[in-house]
Amino acid sequence: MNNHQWPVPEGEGVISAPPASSLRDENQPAGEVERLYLEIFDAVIDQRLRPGVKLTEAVLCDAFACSRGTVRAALAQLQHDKIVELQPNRGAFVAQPDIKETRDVFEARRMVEAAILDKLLSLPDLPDRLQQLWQMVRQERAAFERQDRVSWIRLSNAFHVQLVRLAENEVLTELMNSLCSRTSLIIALYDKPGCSACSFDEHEHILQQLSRGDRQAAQQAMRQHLQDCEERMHFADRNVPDPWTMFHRQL
Amino acid sequence: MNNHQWPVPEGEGVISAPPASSLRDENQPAGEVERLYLEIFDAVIDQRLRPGVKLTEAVLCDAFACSRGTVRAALAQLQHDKIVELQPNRGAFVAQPDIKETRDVFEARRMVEAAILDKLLSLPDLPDRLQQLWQMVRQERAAFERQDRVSWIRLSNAFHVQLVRLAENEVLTELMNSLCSRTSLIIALYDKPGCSACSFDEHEHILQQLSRGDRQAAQQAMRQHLQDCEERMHFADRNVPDPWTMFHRQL
DNA sequence: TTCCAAAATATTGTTGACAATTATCGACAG
DNA sequence: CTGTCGATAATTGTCAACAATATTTTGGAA
Repeated sequence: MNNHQWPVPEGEGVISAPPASSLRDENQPAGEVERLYLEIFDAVIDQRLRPGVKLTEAVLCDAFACSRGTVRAALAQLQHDKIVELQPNRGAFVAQPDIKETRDVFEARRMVEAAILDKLLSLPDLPDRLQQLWQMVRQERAAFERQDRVSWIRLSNAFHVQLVRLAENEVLTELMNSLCSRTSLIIALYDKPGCSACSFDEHEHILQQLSRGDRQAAQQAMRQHLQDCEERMHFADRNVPDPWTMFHRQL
Repeated sequence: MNNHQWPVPEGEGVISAPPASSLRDENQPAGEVERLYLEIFDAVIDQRLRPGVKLTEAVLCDAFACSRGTVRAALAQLQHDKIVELQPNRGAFVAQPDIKETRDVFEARRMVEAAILDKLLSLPDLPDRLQQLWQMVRQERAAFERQDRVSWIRLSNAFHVQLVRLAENEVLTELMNSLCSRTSLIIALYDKPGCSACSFDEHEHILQQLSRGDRQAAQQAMRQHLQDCEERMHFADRNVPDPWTMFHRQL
């Protein structure tokens, strides 16, 4: 399937020159598909959309007041992020990561997040930057105590993303975003509802070790935290989504 | 923009149940958009498509004999991978990573690839698995000596991807694929044409340290290799793409 | 009742057309 | 010669309709 020719400039090379620089206006609408993408992405992170749910194009069109073309573009991107699965001629479903993917995601997280702690400890003003994370852990605890599951899940993921964000590396930040969303799917599928998937105690412990500047202990705490989270998954009885609650925003 | 409701099952919950399991046929067409995606992805990796080139939808339709909807879906995915930039109402351009992105990509690669070496060294049959990489380095040298630039670039990227693939972690493999494609764009933009961006000598050196089982030395070699590659970039005079050669497959 | 086949329904894949926006070219004043 | 303005052309964003495929329902026989 590689037997074609890239188009050759017709005539005497009249194809337009590339743009001098990106002059994108950040305040602009930024595209309908991006909006849809983020909407569905957040719904999956928050576990309002559970794994296996069918995302019918017409329903999404109706819900977000846009055309099917927009929906299809957004779904294509979500598929590429492994958040939805696109089955030909059958439709889009919220992805259901299997055991292998679970292992891979957590292994990747252990590698990346431990490496990031290493970099964070080289920052001179790390204690200042950690302030917002202490704040975040307090919010986690509060959300947990008032049994606000959605806020708690969101904060639990946000903790890891914000920690990575301190490294001021957009590539790593986006990677962590992607890994957290996939982790959310995994937890939704395999975590016992009663169990706390990502405890704020452990987050607190990581922050303590970071504040002390103890590299070994901080990395060990992070690895253990992720390890514990992975081991809390039960693959025997997966949480099959309930057709009645599916598609129902449990705000 | 969050003030809508997820659709509620109408009537008495008649929305179809989720699929029991994925029964995707791997030999099937796998989608037109995936084909287009890979075609453009490879063209960027091989530097047949240079940064800044405008990807007109109609031209791509014509070139790959598909509809604009397909093209738009593929471009949306490529945008999300930071391989093309989609400017509203202006069109799609092959991305032009800036200095910040260059720093972030290489930093991420140093972290991830060093961490992966750590895991590889724990494999009992590592020497066996390294065989194919030795072979690959030989091919790199051969391609370089016969001045086959496209093959050489492709093999140079493939070395890193294959190395990661030994860890048998699909998440990390896909990540490395993405990072390599972005690196290709960076090299196309900022590397002096004469300089060798990714020398096979250094690849060989990494393999040597791995074979010896020297963790410290192997990681140091990898970090140094990526550091050297990054430092070879000159941001002063970027290689602005030539409108005449753009879009012309230099097979 | 249970099973199987076929029609009916619903959903996806694809195409084409039209509106909105942007880029290009030429005329013309400074 | 340079720069601005306006008309034309090209390109993108969006939508609606149709064909292809999958799912559900219906009907009938064992």
